[in-house]
Amino acid sequence: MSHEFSYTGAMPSATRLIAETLSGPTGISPDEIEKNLEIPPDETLGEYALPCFPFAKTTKKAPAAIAQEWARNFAPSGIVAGVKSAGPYLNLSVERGRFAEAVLSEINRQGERYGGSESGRGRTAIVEYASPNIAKTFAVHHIRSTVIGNALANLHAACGWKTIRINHLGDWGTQFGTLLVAYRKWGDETLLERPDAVRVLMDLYTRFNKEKKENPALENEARAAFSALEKGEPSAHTLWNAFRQASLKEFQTIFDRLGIRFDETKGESDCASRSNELIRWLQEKGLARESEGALIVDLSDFKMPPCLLRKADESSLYATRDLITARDRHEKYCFDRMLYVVGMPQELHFRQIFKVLELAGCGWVSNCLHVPFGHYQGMRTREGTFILLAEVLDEAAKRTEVKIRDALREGLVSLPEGEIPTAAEKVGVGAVVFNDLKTRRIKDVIFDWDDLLNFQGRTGPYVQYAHARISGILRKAPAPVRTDADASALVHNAEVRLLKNLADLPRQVERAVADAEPSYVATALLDLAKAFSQFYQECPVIQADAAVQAARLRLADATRLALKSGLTLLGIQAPDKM
RNA sequence: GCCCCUGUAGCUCAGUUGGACAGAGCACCGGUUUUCUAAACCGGCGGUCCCUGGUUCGAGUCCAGGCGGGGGCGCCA
Repeated sequence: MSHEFSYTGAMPSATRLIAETLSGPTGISPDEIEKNLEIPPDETLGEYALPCFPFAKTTKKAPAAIAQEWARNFAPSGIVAGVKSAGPYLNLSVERGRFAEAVLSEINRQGERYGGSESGRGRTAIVEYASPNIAKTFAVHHIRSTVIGNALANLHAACGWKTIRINHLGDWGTQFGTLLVAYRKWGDETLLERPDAVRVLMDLYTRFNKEKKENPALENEARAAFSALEKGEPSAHTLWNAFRQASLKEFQTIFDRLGIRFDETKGESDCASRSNELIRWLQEKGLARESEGALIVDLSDFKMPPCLLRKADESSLYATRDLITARDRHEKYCFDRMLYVVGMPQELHFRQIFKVLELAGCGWVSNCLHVPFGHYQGMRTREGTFILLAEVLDEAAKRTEVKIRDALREGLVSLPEGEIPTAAEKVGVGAVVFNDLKTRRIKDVIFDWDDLLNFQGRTGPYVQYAHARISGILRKAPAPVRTDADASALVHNAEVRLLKNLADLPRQVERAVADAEPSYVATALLDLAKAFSQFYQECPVIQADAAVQAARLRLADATRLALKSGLTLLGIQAPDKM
């Protein structure tokens, strides 16, 4: 994946202006300069820095000599107040007023959509995520695919991509043979009417697997039941459909709570009937062959185990169905990118099916991308069952409500009784969602109640809190925000730091899309919230003189918009009071 | 055995194409509120960046080989 930065906005961004200003005296293109522009480790060095290493080759001079020469030749101009060489670096300080105006006007232009771009315009992205298995409860670890996928879909959409969100249910396979046999042995019709139907179904499934150890013949019974289901046996199909409906109902309550929606909710069952068609296609390409009674694609030339297409009893497999689905989607959407937000353990599966499609001549498979993520560790209870996501969200909201009531009692916030549960839900759920997005997705997540429900430091509530504080300022301000307020009063170090963080958000959004990595945005929001908190501490807004007040109100409001935009991209709500 | 991921402070992590003395949060110690929400801010403590070689002017970052942790490997998904 390449990082592509696009600047199609009406007004050039602040870093663009800097790059253009530096371009003349250095003879380097603005694109090249902007790409290399970085933030020095120490603020006293300047606001931005240009490392001169990359230019050593073309100019055939030492980086330090280049920096010195450029520093000598540069006269302050426009947004750049001065430059200074420091070894191989060209450090530059901005003309603070112009810099502030450049950053703020861009935010004022985009409003709550700040951070987005047009870089994906005209392209279509499919994001497959969540994809729970039916007849299984929605446990805490299922949140990973769900929120990572949702954030990635949001991020693509914000960058102009046409985005298709797909929930690909695990609703087909031998496991449903298992469930059918278990239900017929130990279940009854009233079961499916119960509110906890899904949990009971899962218990049946677990019981079956336990008894299987004593009675291995059950295994074949389950396979036969699935085979019958796939061949269309009516009673099996009716039952299966009832399992499916009960599961979907339960999933929907979770999705509603997380603010997740899909353009398509289909399942593996949707395409199962067409496995013969797929197999014929692969046979025509000379890719499929019989092996030990099953039909496979041999991948030994690529150091992979074979891809199984059909079992000896003729029923389909996971790979068969994913191959059919991929072709369907390409035909239907002609996507430019398809992301499979599926856990790391399935890495081999995707390598296999991508290879099969490649061998079959589907060039578009190079646009398919497995987006893996690490697993939850330690979320089983002592009884060996999984912790439900709903329990975690409930607990988070409950603890948040306690904190809000504390703040209320201390007179820190005024919130009508009726709005307390709503705010608590937004913050509690936000904490859980943010916790899942704040580190690189490939990292395993250690499930720890204390960690998850600690809302101090680098957490979702920290970001939401900054947003709520700004809302508080705006409520109490004597005058409404003026987007035409003179920004030249914004010269305080804390203000410049905040502006730099604001200017960085679009770049991080772009990177997040390029690398399918939402954590870049989470990190940018944490840094932005931090910069705001420092500003809040050091720079009074309402107490300030009229000109400064107007400028700071504009800055605060821009920060609010950026925080709201960023949180929304991550699928998190931003309450005005908390 | 083979393949994939991972290894940075007591814990959890960040570290953009290799580049300025390796950063943050939590925990621990101390400070800040007659002022816009103390879910905050400031300071202190704390590191052979798993090990060994190599490439480079320069390696936490790239390459090779080890070691530790997680996951995967034909009729489950």
